[in-house]
Amino acid sequence: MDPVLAKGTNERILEAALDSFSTNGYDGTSLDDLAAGLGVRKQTILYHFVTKRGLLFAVVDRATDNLIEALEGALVSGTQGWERIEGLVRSVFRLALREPQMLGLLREVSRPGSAGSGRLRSLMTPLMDRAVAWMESEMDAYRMRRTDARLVLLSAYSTVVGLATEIEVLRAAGVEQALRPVAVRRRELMRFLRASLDPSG
Amino acid sequence: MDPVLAKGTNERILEAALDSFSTNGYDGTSLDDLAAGLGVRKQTILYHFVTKRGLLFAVVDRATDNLIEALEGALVSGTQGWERIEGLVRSVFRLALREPQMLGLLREVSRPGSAGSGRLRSLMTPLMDRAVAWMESEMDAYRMRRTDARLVLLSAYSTVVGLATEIEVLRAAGVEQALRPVAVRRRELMRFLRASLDPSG
DNA sequence: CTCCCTGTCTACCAGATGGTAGAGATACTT
DNA sequence: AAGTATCTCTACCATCTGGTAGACAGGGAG
Repeated sequence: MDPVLAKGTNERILEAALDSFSTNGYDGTSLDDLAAGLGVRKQTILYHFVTKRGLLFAVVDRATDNLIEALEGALVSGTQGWERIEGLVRSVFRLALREPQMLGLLREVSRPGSAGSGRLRSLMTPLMDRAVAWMESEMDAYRMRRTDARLVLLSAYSTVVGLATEIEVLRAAGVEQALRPVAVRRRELMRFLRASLDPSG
Repeated sequence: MDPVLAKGTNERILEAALDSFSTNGYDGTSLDDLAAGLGVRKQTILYHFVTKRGLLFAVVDRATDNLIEALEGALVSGTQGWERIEGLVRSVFRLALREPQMLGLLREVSRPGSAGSGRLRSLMTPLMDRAVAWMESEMDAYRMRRTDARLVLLSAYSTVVGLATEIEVLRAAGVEQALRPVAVRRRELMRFLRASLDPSG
């Protein structure tokens, strides 16, 4: 296998699956179609991921890794207080704009009836717990207004996931550049977070 | 058929379908399961709605009717200016809280790859056009700040659809009462609309 | 050369799914 | 009483789906 040209079948399958899951949904994606789009047989996919569910899990895992990576990237800058939150929000929105399929996947897999909701939950729980713990320590130190940290985070999460619908609806309405509306949404989220968390408010 | 006890098979099918489409998605809903849940055979469903897609369309139509009814209800009060917008937003949120499945359906059918996206679009377009026309006339009369009305409406729409995810995620996180977060979200939307549209801003 | 591991393929299958054909029942109309 | 429209049923089917079994090719190791 040419290491430059060929991305490796594994990687190519993951990318195509993310694409299809996010727009057609899990149930709306057939392994045969997916394989055909890749110029490969369905059994090749099953060789790499054993079951369709296994493929979904792999895609969700990869997306979560990307998210965590983006968050970590925003943390190394070592900012503190409000700037830190601002940096995190920015990095998440940047990721969302660069890979909108991730939003579609999140939406698909956030639905309670979804095949991947359990997986997502088990991946997100530690992330969420860590964030809540940090926020509560900030509250204890009076650097953050005391509120229900989990509720604020969940609200922020659903705002980000809602971006998927927003971008798609804008596209459907003929708005080519979704960049400005997304920026508006980011500002709104910032305002909300500031209003909820800023101790000087 | 007892006119009091029996809601009519047609109606019962529509309700069950709305429920299933909104939580399991269109592809995740099988006519056999739907029928079994109603104590009826699949062919009964097909008799009333001809095809599965026909059933989806009927459900979407009904949901849109509900939405329009709620909006009309807010309009008869004859309020003007900002109060009018406030009334509209309130009525939509009231509807969303009373029938959360409608949000799930909207989300399902807003997805570009969805079987019902075309239907939704053809139903929403006239509604949207009407609203845009009204807003622009308000702008002409300097009762509303001049902005891209369509963009503002689409943003509001995606906020409402995002409620579906928010409520579900809250439930999954163990937050029983989603009422308060939803009220927060409504207030945020109001603030956004006021900031975008209030001419005295 | 032989063995084995990796990856892709062909062949096949059991079950589920949306949909068709048509019978039987009930009730309203003539 | 006879005919007709409405509604639900049984029986059946073609297709699609995820998944299994196993052949075949290539490459590295002994």
